[in-house]
Amino acid sequence: MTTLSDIAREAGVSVSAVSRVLSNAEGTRVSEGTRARIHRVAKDLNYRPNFAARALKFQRTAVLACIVPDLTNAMFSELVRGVESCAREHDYTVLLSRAEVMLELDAALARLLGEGRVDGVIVQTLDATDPAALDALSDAKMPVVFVNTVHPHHAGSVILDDHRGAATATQHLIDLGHQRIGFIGGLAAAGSARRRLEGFADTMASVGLIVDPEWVTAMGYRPADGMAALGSVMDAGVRPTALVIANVNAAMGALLEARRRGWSVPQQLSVAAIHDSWPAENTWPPLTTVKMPFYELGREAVKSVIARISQDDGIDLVVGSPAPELIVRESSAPPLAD
Amino acid sequence: MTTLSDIAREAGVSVSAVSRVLSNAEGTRVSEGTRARIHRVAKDLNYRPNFAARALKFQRTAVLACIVPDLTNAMFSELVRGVESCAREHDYTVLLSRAEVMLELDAALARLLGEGRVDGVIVQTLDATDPAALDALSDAKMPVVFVNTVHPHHAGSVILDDHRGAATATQHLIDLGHQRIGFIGGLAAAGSARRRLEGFADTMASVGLIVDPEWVTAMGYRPADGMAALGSVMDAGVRPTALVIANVNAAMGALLEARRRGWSVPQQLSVAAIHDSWPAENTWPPLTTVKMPFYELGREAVKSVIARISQDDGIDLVVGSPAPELIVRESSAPPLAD
DNA sequence: GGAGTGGGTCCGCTTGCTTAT
DNA sequence: GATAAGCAAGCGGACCCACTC
Repeated sequence: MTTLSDIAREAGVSVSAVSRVLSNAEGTRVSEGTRARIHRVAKDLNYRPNFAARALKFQRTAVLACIVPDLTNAMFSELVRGVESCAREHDYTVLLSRAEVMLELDAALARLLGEGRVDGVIVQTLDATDPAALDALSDAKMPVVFVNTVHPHHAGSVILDDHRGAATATQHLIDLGHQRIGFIGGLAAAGSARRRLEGFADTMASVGLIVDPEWVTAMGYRPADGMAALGSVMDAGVRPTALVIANVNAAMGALLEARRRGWSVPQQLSVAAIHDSWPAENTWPPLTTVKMPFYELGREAVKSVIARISQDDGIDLVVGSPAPELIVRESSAPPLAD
Repeated sequence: MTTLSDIAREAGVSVSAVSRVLSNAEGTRVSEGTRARIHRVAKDLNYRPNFAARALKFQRTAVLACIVPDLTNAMFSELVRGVESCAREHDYTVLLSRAEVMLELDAALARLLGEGRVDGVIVQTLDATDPAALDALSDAKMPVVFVNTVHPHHAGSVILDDHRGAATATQHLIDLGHQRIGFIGGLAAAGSARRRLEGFADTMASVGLIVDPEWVTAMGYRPADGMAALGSVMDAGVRPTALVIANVNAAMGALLEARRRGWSVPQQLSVAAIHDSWPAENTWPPLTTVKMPFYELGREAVKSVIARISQDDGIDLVVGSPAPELIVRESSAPPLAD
């Protein structure tokens, strides 16, 4: 490793001169010759400022951590892309981390923030996480921003317009002519799941459609949850002709289960899912989805942590733009005439 | 932030006493009372050793970077899981990073290793990457290990037994009674793609089956590549009755294209893919796959970097155990009688 | 007196050496 | 001569404050 003093020795100048030249400090008075020589030697020796030394000096790492429960999830990777792009613009580096359960989150926060490895953290919790559990790790002053979770005693959340996303999906099915529409939702503990359910229910109510409680489930977002939910809904006395599914992964499971049970989509059952991701294009039939602005969510999350880092106050924010976008594929169609 | 001197002041002892007690240095002679007091104060003040200071002192971060081209890819997340588990066992932390193209990889390596942010790097390159391009960033002594790519002038690669994986998939289709079997492969530049093709070809040859060149493609591993490849193969004069597809994502695209063209799988066309991932269970029909030991690959990669870090010599290694595992789902079946 | 330099301190932590019982 | 503790240097970099023409 090359250090400033290596360069200083080689160039025959003092360490402070090298430091000033290479960090381009303002008001630096160094002759052109010396400056050029320092630059040349630095280049020859392939100098790179030592990260630890800078971090120690500045008490600042210019690193942001982004913790997600599951990297496999294509939605999260949109989020991560947004985080990375915005972080780069603000000269931050992103450290990605995985924390599947609360315990891991707690430990990760302690290590990352407590040991000064990062300046701020963006946390996407599992949908199943009880917000109250976050209290334990919520020094309200910590530069932590939660994504898609509003934290009771911690201002600083960035969430999607779940209500509108669900409404968009629901309206699409209504526009196709469906009247018996069901909702396959996430676990009731999650705020985002509640908001989506409300978006569905409000839209149905606004056009005077009745929702049979048998058509509504709250089992979760995994494919297996979607399979179970579909079974439950389709065993109802009167079957729905269409379903809003609150998550694309659950929708994939539901499609598979529909196949297994011999229900053809979209002829006998239309499906519209919230969230888009590449696997949605590759299911059979390809899924109609409502694409939520995860990329922008990631960007806003970064702005929010940075604000917290510099001013240590946070705000809660709903990312409403771009609006949830309906992507019509082949899993939704008008209902068969009765 | 709490520092050692905060604790020292509070406990009325010297900084060095605190350091020795908290780091549990051997041969430390500190009275029980002092020791207890230091521990209590440290706990009260919620002390955590500063990462930057330690890194600066030790010239060592205990962090390993893992660079992948695409986090969405479910296969990589198996790899990452393996990396994390093994890293944890060796008291390393993992920093995940994304680098889609060579330029980014180069920059990432410079930042991570050059600035001393990490002690070693595990790189999973894109399948499309030309190994020769890696030369540029290959100080052969750098603590870098490549996964699934053998690097010409850089011993230190960990790869899968691609030949055997392809052979397993091929043999499965042969066992079902297929004779006209095609191969949808990855880009020819990638060594792993070549090894899989050889595994396919060798297995076919070993049972005396002929491979029509029209049944073999090398378009890549994305779903769109699989769609194009399926079209090309099924336009052949004599059509195959089964396909080995070198990657599960390409297989998803191929399944979709088969649907679109009205070829029913597995009745008219059997499909077996290399690699397993959760979306493979949720396609229609669910995909028959050969699960490759990505988790173990990740673990071996960690052992390999650690060896490089401490001894700075590397070895090339094939992870052959557990063996590629055939997972029979519904996309493969005996051929229709002619 | 301003242009061009170098010296020295500190960031938090570890550790060999010293000092005081 | 043990035992218990403190001093101080130094990891690499930044920057304030000299100092010299």
